[in-house]
Amino acid sequence: MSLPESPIALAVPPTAAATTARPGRRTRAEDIREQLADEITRGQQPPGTLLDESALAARFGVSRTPVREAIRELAASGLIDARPHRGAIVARPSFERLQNMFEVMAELEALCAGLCAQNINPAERRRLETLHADMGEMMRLGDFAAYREANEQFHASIYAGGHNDYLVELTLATRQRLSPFRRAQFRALGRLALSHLEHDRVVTAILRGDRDGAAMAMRDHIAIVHNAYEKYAQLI
Amino acid sequence: MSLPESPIALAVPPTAAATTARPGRRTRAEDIREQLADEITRGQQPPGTLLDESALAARFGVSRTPVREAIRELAASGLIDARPHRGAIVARPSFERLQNMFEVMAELEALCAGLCAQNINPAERRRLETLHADMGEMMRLGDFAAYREANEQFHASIYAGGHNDYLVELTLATRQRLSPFRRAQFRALGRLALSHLEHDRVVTAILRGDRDGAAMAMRDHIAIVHNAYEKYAQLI
DNA sequence: GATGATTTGTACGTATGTATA
DNA sequence: ATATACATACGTACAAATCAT
Repeated sequence: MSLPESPIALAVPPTAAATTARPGRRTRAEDIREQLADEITRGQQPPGTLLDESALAARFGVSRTPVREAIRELAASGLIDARPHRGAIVARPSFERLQNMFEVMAELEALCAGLCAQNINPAERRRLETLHADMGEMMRLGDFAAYREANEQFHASIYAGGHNDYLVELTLATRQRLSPFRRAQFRALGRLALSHLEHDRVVTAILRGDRDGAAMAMRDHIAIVHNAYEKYAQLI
Repeated sequence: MSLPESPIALAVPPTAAATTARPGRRTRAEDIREQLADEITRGQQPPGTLLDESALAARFGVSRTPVREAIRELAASGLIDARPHRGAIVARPSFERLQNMFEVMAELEALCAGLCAQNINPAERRRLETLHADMGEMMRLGDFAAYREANEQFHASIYAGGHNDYLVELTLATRQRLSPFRRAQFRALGRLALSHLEHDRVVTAILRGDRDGAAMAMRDHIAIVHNAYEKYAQLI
């Protein structure tokens, strides 16, 4: 129940971002890719939607060339499915595949948490503690919006604490691919309280330096199957 | 010490391959991407090599357009680093990043093995047993080439036994990105014997249905740090 | 630092393959 | 089943940015 539905925007493909800091001029294809990725992850372009090159070119006020390049990159990242001569559609994984992706997501998050327990430094530790305490207050106040926002930072802090950028990229990429199939999870107060309780188990294990415990607590927190079922409905 | 240096050729980006079976006509960009990926993973285009669009276009007898599309996809998959207005080079991860990638690789393989222990079916089980036994014979005969070949199938069998295609794709993608930084590992007979012994621990755990044991055995088998060091030398 | 050469980014036109009548 | 319409794949030309001098 943790993965927030507003995805962390990946301005640049994870890969490239980490390989080199990218100072250079922004290209149109980049902007278009970023914009399309954002719309897909937000659910504005639901799975199965056909991405028409000419229509997109007209919409963005460019020729088809940069649109095509954006589509190629999104296809390689798995967010869309580009079929030769038949156009590209927003990816629509099978139910079984979604289950697989959720399972992997849980394991990646668990690995992040485990590495965090092992590698977190004092500054990161303080930040995680503070953040978690603040979220406790948000929960007590019933401030859903703030909690959701903070939840992003919470998970991001755990990613960072693992000190493995490649793992972070894989995790974010998987999260991005799953985001069209998730929606708000913090509607009820009970959910929010449960989430915070699960977070507490994760944080405690991390601060204790308990790698296995942190991984287990995070794995449970992600609650794979639940997510998978809940989201699949919206596909049909 | 297991990852074999001749990578499993990824004809199609893992992503697309699993989303849809691709019956359609092959496109030039696809062929070029496949060819370039192959050359990079084989080490024919070492890290840092500049991929000149015009030169590649001339070489493949096409215009720059399909070459550019191939480059975009390879960049998104992380095999190359495309810098706006500055050309694309074969990815050259930092030493720290390589370590991160090897660590993740070990964890992904471990996860595959763990899932395999949990989900393998009788037919797959028989195949794994047979394959492992055959590799024992190859080891005793000192047949390096055959062993290396079979090693590919061995790992692929374990991937398959996990019944999680998404995980398989992540694992193969990571393996592909690491392949330029690996080289032959089976030179010495002792290495071959040790590999087989480690395989034996993995297989035993899998056949016993011992998820954690299989994961641990596989994690050990991958021997992250060793690989990372050994391969980094070739970068400089 | 300015200028020319070179390479990449974008626009546009044509060919080819797919889908529908 | 054939033909027609349409979208995509590719080629070519130009614009813009980078780099070499």
